[in-house]
Amino acid sequence: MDIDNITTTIGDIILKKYNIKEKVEISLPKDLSHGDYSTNIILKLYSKYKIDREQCFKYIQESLPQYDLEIMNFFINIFIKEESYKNIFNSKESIKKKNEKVLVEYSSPNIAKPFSIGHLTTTIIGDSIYRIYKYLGYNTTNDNHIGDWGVQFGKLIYAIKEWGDINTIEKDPINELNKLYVRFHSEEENNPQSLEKAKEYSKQLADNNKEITDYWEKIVDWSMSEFNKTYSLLDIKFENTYGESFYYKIAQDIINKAIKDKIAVIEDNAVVIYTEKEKKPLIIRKSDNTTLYASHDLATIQYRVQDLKIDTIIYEIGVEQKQYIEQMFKAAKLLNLYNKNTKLILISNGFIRLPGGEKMSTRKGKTIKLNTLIEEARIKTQILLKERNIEDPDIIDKIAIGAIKFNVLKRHYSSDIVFEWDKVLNFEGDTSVYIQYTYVRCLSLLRNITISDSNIILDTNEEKYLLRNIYRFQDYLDLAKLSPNILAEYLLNISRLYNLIYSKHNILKEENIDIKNTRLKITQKTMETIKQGLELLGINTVEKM
RNA sequence: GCUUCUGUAGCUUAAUUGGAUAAAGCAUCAGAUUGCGGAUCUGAAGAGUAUAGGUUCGAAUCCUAUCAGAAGCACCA
Repeated sequence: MDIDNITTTIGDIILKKYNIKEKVEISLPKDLSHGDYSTNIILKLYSKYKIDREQCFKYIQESLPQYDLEIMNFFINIFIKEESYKNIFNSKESIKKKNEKVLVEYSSPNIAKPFSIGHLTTTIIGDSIYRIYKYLGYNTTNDNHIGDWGVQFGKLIYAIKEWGDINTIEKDPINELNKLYVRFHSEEENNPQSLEKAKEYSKQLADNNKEITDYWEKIVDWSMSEFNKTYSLLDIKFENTYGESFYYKIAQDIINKAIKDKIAVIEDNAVVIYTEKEKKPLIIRKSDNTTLYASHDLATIQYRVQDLKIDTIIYEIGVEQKQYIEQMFKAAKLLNLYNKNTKLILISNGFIRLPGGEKMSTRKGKTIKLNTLIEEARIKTQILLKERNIEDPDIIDKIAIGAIKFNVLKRHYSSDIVFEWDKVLNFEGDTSVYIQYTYVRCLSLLRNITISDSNIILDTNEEKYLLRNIYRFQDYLDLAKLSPNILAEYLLNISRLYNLIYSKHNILKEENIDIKNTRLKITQKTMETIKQGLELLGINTVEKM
């Protein structure tokens, strides 16, 4: 990773020559005629301190002899020397281990609700963020903060007792539980006492009532075993699955301390924290003395910071919770639950809407289940592969699930997605299939070939562009660690460049042995980069398609 | 009503967080093929970023107003 070196070198020389501490920002131009790296530091220094721009450029140039520098419109364009990027064939870049401990919270489904396409964004983007951080050497872990506590269990237990049949439920747990949940909400309108009863059950759950706790355990087990099937299909593994139930006791301690320290006050029998003037306070204990999501989330911060010693917590969560989470962060600060070195990062992703822009709703039963989507994708993939005489179910899965994931990952996390079948299952253009296809092309070219040692000759610009992009892989990852769409775009770009080279030059028929071998090595390097990059998006490569 | 977010080619999205000529894919039109895998490649056409002001050497990005859409608004998560 060159950016770190360039940043500190320039920062140092400015401090030394001008006694100015200025943040140096290095960007990765996509247009390589602006260099492999570029910075506007001279413009910044000039507008603030009126330094001599030519002189400043000279200082910087002298401090970075391993690059070719030019100054244009007072941007400094930094070019990697050809001998440097030629070198990537020989050296394997090592990644420095970092002390920073990072936790990514994502997916976080509610127990007893079907895993719908609405969970796709947080699950897939969160997982990619986790993978990238880990790859970059951060001490990284992940946590599926499942919703396994609260009034919804009272409702479910009420519904099971009234209308449920254990045998029927066990055959198809989530669907049956969801039916019961939907029924509860439609009956609740006619029978207001049902909600009172449900709340009583959830209070009994917090009080460890044996019968109620047994129901709760069953419901959680049924759901988790179904969720785990989905996760294994999506190739997602969680190191931690604490869930809200883990935190309700810690939450009580936090609430008591908050009252004692006069940070929280009691209003209408509930315990609340005022985070800002003129804004509604955050409720951390309900008037029936039970805890709720806000108190669990506060307890979660405390546990992660104090017990797990996490430095950076990344929340991958839907926008509908954004304002609440920000308020909860403020309350956590008032309560001193984290210290100055802790970073709380909120990644709030957009909605997935049904065709026509309608919002999904579990209560009304208006959802598209993830399993349905995966099934459709498989069928489409199967048909296309059959034309090529491939029937391997493993290949079908890797392509189908890759396409589903990529469709989410190629967008910025905050953008809303209107779900349309033909767009999600489109296999042409900006898709994972295009990248996987490029990989297969490379693989197929190198099949039965051994690359002999020879000189590296980069004959054309497109080859240089491709190599220079591959050289910057880690720099791009650093940029992409909170926005995997940057990595997705990067991989598309690498693939486009390779396909251009492939179509322009017949590599195997090339007579100049050095040029031929260089192209084979480029092919090899492209393959490695694509495989690694896709892996960080949670997408697999295939050997044929 | 208050708070927050969004508005970029016909459509779906990018734009390294205030930088260089706003970048791709789909769709449209015109081309490449007995080829190392055409799920490919080349080219054309297509927006000056909802609107009107402002700040700045520089604005899709910041500020103000207006229009349109979405989300959140105390005991659900």
